[in-house]
Amino acid sequence: MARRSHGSIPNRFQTLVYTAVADIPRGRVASYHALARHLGCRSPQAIGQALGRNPFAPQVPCHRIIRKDLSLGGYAGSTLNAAAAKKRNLLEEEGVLFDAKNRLIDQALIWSWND
DNA sequence: TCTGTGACCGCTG
DNA sequence: ACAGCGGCCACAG
Repeated sequence: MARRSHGSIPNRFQTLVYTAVADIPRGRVASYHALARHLGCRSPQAIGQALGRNPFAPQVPCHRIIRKDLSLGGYAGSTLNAAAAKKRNLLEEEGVLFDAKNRLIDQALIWSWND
């Protein structure tokens, strides 16, 4: 049985996450940790799971969320390198560059929500 | 670097 | 409704 078979209607928590992510301007990034705090959630991994099930694929820029340690993190429900490469590509199109170790180069691009 | 533990939400049974 | 498990993480040891 496919776990994510039918179009999974977004729940409240997910809507919250997607709304917040949509606030991140183009060319900026934020961390799972910061987003979790912004939402009052103490488990950044819950954020990751919500984004991994993102039904609004390109609309909600989930690729703009990276790890607190400035590494890319996973993408499209996967932590595989291929997925990360895709994420990196999307970010580089916005001018957000990463080094060979998948680390964010310009730390000044980190966005925060001011809560 | 790696492993374990914490935290927490969504899916499935 | 409830329990178990996995998951785009974080942090300590």
